Amino acid sequence: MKEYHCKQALKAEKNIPDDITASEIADFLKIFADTTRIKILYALLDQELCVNDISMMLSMEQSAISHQLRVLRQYKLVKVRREGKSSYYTLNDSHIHEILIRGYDHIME
Amino acid sequence: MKEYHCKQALKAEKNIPDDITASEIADFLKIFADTTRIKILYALLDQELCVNDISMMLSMEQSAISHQLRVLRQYKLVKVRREGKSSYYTLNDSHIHEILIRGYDHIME
DNA sequence: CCTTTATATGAACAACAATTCATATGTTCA
DNA sequence: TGAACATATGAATTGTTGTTCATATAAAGG
Repeated sequence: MKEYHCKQALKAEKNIPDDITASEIADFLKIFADTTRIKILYALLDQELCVNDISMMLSMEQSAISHQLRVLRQYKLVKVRREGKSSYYTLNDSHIHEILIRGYDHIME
Repeated sequence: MKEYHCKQALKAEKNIPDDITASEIADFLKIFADTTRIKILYALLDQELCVNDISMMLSMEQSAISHQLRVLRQYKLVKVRREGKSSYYTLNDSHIHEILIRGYDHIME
């Protein structure tokens, strides 16, 4: 059996998350790792919006927006309220804002 | 020209980042949105490691690790030190640790 | 020098994810 | 009830990304 080159590798091993945990982290961050979803989330920071209005302000097809909102819904980042013909989306959680700001800060340094 | 359905859409518009900014944020978060890179970053949290040892502890081919380290290098998340035949990688920045922990926390709630 | 060891990299392939198109569901109002 | 509108969703398509394979570069030791 092969050996590590350096002894500190034995310590490092212990910090590595198992496959399931690593996937959970990666999958969670993957939600934010898309231009369209980033824009949608920023649009929802201060107020609820209906699908039509999001579609208009991003100049994207309603279908594309609905698909992305579904992803955000699945991961519980947004919640929906139905009223008449429209669906109104809002952010679900204050963590989201924080994470977005931090990603932004790092880039702007 | 079409109109928004709801007046708050006019406010929401202003929060949306432009294409370039949105891509920067998305691209930055995309680095963390991969199981292999997550594992590598966690392995590097407390000590430097050479490519061989990372490859061994993740049970992945050296080539795959080198490719991912290149991505991490390009985005300045890790830095390299060459010594003899080996390359030793370390984290470049304390933001990284924080971001990883936050991603983790959110999931564990 | 020539071999071995360590790492890097280009190209090909496979898996995945985002958008579009077509259509379905559901609501309002005439 | 039927037309118009708002949203949701499945299938097909296209673009992107991670891994592998083969090979290149580079250092050390015999």
